[in-house]
Amino acid sequence: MHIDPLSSIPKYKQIAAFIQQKIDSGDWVVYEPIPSERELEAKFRVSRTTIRQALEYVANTGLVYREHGKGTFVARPKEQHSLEQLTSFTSDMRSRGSEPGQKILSLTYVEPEPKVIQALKAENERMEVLRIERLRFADDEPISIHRAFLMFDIDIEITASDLQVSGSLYSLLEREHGIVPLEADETIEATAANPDEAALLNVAPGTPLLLISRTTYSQTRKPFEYVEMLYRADRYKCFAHLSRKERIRIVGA
Amino acid sequence: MHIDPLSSIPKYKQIAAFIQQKIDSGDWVVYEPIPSERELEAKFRVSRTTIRQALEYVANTGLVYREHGKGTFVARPKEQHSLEQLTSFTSDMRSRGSEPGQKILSLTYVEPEPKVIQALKAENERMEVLRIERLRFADDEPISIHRAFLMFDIDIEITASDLQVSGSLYSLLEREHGIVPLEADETIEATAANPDEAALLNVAPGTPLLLISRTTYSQTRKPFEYVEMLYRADRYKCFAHLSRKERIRIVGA
DNA sequence: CAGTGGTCTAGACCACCGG
DNA sequence: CGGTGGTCTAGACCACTGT
Repeated sequence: MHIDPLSSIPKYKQIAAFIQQKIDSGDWVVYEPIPSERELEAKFRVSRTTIRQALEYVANTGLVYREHGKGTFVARPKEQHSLEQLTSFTSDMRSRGSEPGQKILSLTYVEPEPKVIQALKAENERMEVLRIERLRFADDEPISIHRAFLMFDIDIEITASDLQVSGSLYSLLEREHGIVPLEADETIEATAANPDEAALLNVAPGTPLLLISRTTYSQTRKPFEYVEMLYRADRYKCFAHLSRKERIRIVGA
Repeated sequence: MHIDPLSSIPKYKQIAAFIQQKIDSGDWVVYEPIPSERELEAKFRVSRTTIRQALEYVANTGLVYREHGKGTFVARPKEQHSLEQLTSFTSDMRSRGSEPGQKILSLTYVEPEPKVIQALKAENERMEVLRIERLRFADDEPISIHRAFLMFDIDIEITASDLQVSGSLYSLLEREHGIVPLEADETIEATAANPDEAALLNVAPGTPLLLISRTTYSQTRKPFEYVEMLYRADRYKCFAHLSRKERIRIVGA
């Protein structure tokens, strides 16, 4: 197993991929040390800096952890984490093993409510935003209602048929208009289904729902979407991985 | 502004702290570039590697972002993120601006249910775990019910009065027994209050609640706690920050 | 083109851990 | 003590961005 020094992929990424593959395949087992930095340095014939860069990369994904003076160890396998990772409904459902579907309930231009203006940090007040309401399915069962408000710097036409064909709004935006959802802030809360929502989701009114409100940022770091997603609590939950983080403070002066 | 080369704090952390302070104080403003790597190199009289280490450190906290060929920029201020950051109820409430309180409902040793055994990855079947049930308050209003199951390799005595005095279970474990909660996995879902829970939380039965189930890992990477936390939905929500992450794949062979 | 961040080298010394 | 990861240097060349 060697790396290709002529590849356009940097060496540290090739080495990181090698390490990931060793762990995924089970060659290197959980809680056991992987080869030391000096061993990997010799194996791949690169400098130790490059090895450390690769190890840091893999450690950031949580696949390995490092202990000073002891070694680098394979971490326990992670739960799939839908939180932290920004994805579309479509790929979220696929990764959960369900087939996504949708029914577009409405697609109109509206004057935004204050809540939406605030989330999108919209400056111009007399601006119209695109409002898309969709019922979403997992394996042909209704699972969620999405109410999205979209605002773009440039003029963008999105029609119901475009969206129906594409399936995923994020794919459509990226492929056709070069808008890449890069980051998002979410709040997660519990709420009760009102009669309209209950009818759409095929549950009794008052049933608990998971309400996820997301503000999405593109590669220009500007918010372009505010969306409220109402999920049936019996069919959807979120996963998160938490860790302690230090924050550096300046001591004296 | 200089750094102390003799300090036990590494240079890159001192430089990272300097950068954070510049941003916190508003000297460097959002979306504007900060000094380039070469400028910082000259300013602090360190190698570029050290500067890059500091910048990477700050970038990982999300305070700045980097754009190839353009520069390093101050990111928009982040929402406080209670998710990702593992904290105790006590410090979580304080960071939300409320005064935490608790009432210990029960503290007993029990034989764990299968769900708990699985979460704690308990090997020995005839093991007893410590079960602590608490009602938790924010500003003297009930906000949450915590049902925790604790299992330790070593023998640990925890009494109700210890816990009552300390306030925070995590502080008690860390200070008295050297057990540091380092990481955790959580699932977040919505549920309805049953009559008992409703009475404790002072809401109507059937009211939506946020159910957070956490498995907590100590510094030995072994799970030591499984806890279910039921929050009043009208007084508590979670925050999360999502971003796209690439996962390296090995191409051919 | 000049300036930015991205990758990489071949060393060095230190701090920590275990036997 | 030898082996581990942690910090640091003083360079080099490349890839990307703007003018």
